[in-house]
Amino acid sequence: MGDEMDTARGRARDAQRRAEQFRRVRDAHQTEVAEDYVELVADLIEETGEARVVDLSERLGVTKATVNNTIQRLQRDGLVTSQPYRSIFLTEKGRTLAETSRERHHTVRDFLLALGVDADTAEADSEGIEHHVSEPTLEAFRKFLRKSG
Amino acid sequence: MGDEMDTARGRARDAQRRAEQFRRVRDAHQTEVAEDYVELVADLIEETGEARVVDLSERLGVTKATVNNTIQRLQRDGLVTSQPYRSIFLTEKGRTLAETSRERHHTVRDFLLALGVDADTAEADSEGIEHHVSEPTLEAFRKFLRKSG
DNA sequence: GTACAAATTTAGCTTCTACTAACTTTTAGT
DNA sequence: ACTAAAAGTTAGTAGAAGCTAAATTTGTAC
Ligand SMILES: [Mn+2]
Ligand SMILES: [Mn+2]
Ligand SMILES: [Mn+2]
Ligand SMILES: [Mn+2]
Repeated sequence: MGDEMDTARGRARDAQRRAEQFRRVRDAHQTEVAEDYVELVADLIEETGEARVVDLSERLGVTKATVNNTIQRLQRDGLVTSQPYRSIFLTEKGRTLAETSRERHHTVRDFLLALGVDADTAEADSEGIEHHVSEPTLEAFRKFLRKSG
Repeated sequence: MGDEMDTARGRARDAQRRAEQFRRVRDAHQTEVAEDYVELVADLIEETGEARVVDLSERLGVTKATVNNTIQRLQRDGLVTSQPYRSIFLTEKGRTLAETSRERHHTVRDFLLALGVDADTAEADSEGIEHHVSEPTLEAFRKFLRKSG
C-alpha cells in the first residue's frame, strides 16, 4: 500500500507548501497600499515641503475621498499623523517603512533597467513587482547590478 | 513667469504618469485571483483528473466557502463551469487565460532560478511577481534565459 | 473683510475577498 | 441499504478599497 500512501502524503505536503506561498502573496497585498502611500508622502514632503490629500489623490489616480479614508486607516495603524484639514506627516514607524520601501523599489527599477528594459516599462512594472520581492531575490538583483554596473 | 509655470506643468504631467502606473497595478490585482484559480484548476485536472473545491481550498490556503464564492464569480465571468456538487471545468476562455498565465508564471520562476535565486524563493516570489510583469519585461527575462541557458 | 475657489471631510454605497457556523448532498465502508 | 464521513453550499459578517454627492473648512483675490 506504501505507494498510494506516499504519493498522497506527498501531494498533501505540496498543497501546504503552495498554500503558504499564496498566503504570503495575500499578506503582501495587505501592506502594499500602506507602502505606496508612505513612500509617496515622503517623496512629496521632500519635493514640495508638504503632503496634501489632493497631491496624493492626483498621483495615485484615486479620489480625494478615497485618500482621506486610507489616511485615516494609516493613522490608526500608526504610520502617519495629521490634524483635520491639515497636511500629512510620517511617524517614525512611517518613515522607516517609507525608507525600506523606497530602497527596495529603486533596486527593482534599477535592476530592470540594467536588464535592458526601457525606462517607462521599468518604472511601471517596478511599481507592482516591488511588493513581491523577498530579501534573497533582492540580493540577487543587487548582485546583478554590481556585476553589470 | 515661465519658470514656475513650467515646473507646475511638469509636476502635473508627472503626477498623471504615476497615476497611470498605479492604475495598472490595481487592474492587475483585479485579474490576479482569476489567474491563480484557472491556473490551479488546469494543474489539478492534468495531475489528478479533476478540480474539486476541497483541492483548491487546500492549495490556496482559504476555506471551502471562499473557494465556492470565488468559483461562482469566475462562472459569472465565463472562465469556469460547474454543476452544483460537481467538480470544476474550464471554459475555452478559462483555458486560454490558464495557458497564458502558466507560461508567464514559468518564465518568471525560471528567470529567478537562472539569476541564482534558490528554488523555494523562486517558487514563492514568482507567485506574486507574475501578475505585474508586462510583455517587454517578460521578453527581457526570456532573452536572459536564452543567454544563460 | 467678504466672497469665491480650493481643499478636506463625511455619509452612503459597491465589490471583492476573506471568515465561521449551519445545512445539504454525495461518497464510501460495512 | 444504512450510516458516517467528506465534500459542497448557504447565510451572515467583516474589512479593504474604491466611488459619488453633499457638507464643511481653509485659503485667496479683490
Ligand atoms: Mn514604491
Ligand atoms: Mn508600488
Ligand atoms: Mn500563477
Ligand atoms: Mn500568482
